[in-house]
Amino acid sequence: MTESVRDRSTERTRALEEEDETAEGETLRCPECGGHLATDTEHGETVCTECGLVVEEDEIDRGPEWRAFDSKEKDEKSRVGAPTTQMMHDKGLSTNIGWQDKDAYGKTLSSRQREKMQRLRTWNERFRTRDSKERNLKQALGEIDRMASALGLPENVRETASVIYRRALADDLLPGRSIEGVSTAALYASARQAGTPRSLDEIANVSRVDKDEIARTYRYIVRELGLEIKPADPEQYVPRFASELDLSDEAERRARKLLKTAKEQGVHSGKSPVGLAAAAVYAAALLTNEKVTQSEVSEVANISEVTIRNRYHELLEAEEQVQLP
DNA sequence: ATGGTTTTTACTGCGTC
DNA sequence: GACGCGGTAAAAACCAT
Repeated sequence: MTESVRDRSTERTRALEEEDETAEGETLRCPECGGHLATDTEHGETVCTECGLVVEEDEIDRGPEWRAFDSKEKDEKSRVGAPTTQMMHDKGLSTNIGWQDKDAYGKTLSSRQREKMQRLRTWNERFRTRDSKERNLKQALGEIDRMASALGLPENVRETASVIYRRALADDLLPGRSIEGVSTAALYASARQAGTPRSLDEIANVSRVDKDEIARTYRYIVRELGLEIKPADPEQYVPRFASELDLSDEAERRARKLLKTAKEQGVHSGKSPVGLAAAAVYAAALLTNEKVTQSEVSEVANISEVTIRNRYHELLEAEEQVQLP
């Protein structure tokens, strides 16, 4: 942004001014001839005004690389750094080549020139869209990071999410979809892939996009990118729920076991994995005599108590079936 | 759009502290 | 009487077709 560079250069000059003031007072003198020293920002040197001895060299010159002789020129020559805000994709900074085949005076270009301009336009457009994609990516990655840390997802999940996002970007899946939406979907997908799934609701809570859109984009990118994502395994939710409820390892183990036998019995198909996990955790707590209420479990799992009841009955039944024969 | 399935909502009754 | 739990019916959400 314009400010950042300007600010720094004015800061610099202010600092130099102060330095000069102190120099007057405590006599920064040339070691050769005893003359006055002056700092030359232009070339990053400290020079003696009398004999021209260069005292310090190769200081970093943070000032602009151009010289301005009046304020108008300063404005014209002032350069800007990379934009630090990603809100707009190009902030109107990128170059545009006019579509009319006229030169600066309005004269029509020769056919040779026209051809050249056409090529330039093509390339300019290519670079510009690449640029915009990079900015786009930057924002998306920031967003992914924000959501991931809000959900306590580890590093590798973020990595996978950004890989997915990059692929989506490369495959031109973005047009018509929001950056937010796609980054959220990417995160959701990667969390599932990594075996640390978060429910759609949890994801939706930290995203700026609503659930429906996340689900839609998620389905879309999974299909388009051919991602292989198995339905979430209920067991994957167990550790999280268990720790949020301060349950023992023993209870956690039993919850896992319940889910395993349930799976063998085929009780679980079609049921929501989260519900099953919640029920298993609840049942396990019961079996290990740890006090957890249904409402507490429903709270951490975001599942209704009714569902927990239904599921955990089924779980216990399945368990019995296995015990008997 | 439709129909079947699952989940949620809302309400009620029972037992316990 | 509040709380935890269980059950039910109807509504809502979800999913495949």
